[in-house]
Amino acid sequence: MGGAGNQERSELLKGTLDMLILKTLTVQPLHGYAIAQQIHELSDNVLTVEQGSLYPALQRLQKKGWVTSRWSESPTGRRARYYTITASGRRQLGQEISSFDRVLLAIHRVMEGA
Amino acid sequence: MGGAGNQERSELLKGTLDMLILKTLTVQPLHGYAIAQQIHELSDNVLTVEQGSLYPALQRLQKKGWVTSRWSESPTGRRARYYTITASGRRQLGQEISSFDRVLLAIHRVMEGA
DNA sequence: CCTTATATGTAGGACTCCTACATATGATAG
DNA sequence: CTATCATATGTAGGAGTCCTACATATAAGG
Repeated sequence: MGGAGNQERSELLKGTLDMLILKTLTVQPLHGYAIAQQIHELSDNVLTVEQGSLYPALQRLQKKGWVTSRWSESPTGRRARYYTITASGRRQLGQEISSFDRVLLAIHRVMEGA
Repeated sequence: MGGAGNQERSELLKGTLDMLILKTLTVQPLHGYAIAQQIHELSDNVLTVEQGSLYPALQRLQKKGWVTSRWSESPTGRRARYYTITASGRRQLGQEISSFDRVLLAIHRVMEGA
């Protein structure tokens, strides 16, 4: 990612990275670098996925069968590993969204003093 | 907490525990066990703070000067360590809430495909 | 030719959370 | 009286995720 220094850390909301990645892949297969760009841009530059988080995460997702990958060529003419979400991955995404919403509502209740 | 097994893990939203604890202390000083009960009940039993997360978290908060503590007696007549939020802790809470909201909005944008 | 953007990956460490254990007391059931 | 449960605090050890920093490689542009 270009220079710009200190965006918000997604560290605040750990455990959401897999969900974000899977979501970007529901539209079309993408390579890692493009996934990170998508998340950065869609979030208005608030979320930055570091390489050291991105590639291990993709390996994790593939290991769990939620994505598959193949080497291909990016629009820039460089080799790139394209990831495709699987049916299992879509189910997982659905569950993560439910869980996320549930916990979010719960946190909201605590923060509002119920 | 009584037997009941598998509530939602706050692991999904790591880094929010400090915020939740500080929030419960804005109303009145509480001891650790009561803080966990508050979070559990206010969240409609969705969030469960385990002992192994609770007490280290309280030590962390105290180390950072966001809470102070003193031994006292709980309503049940047992000794308990009561925690009070400091001015610095209230500032910290405000910042964590801002950050949380900002990241949440960003995640929402990504999940909606913007 | 040098720098920048694109592109993938690993190594090592920090941090937070979890499970499991250890300890102690007041209340309640048998 | 004694066993168990709820209350109450704490530690030890480990799993998992994320970060910083490094290593590598190529295409494009100045």
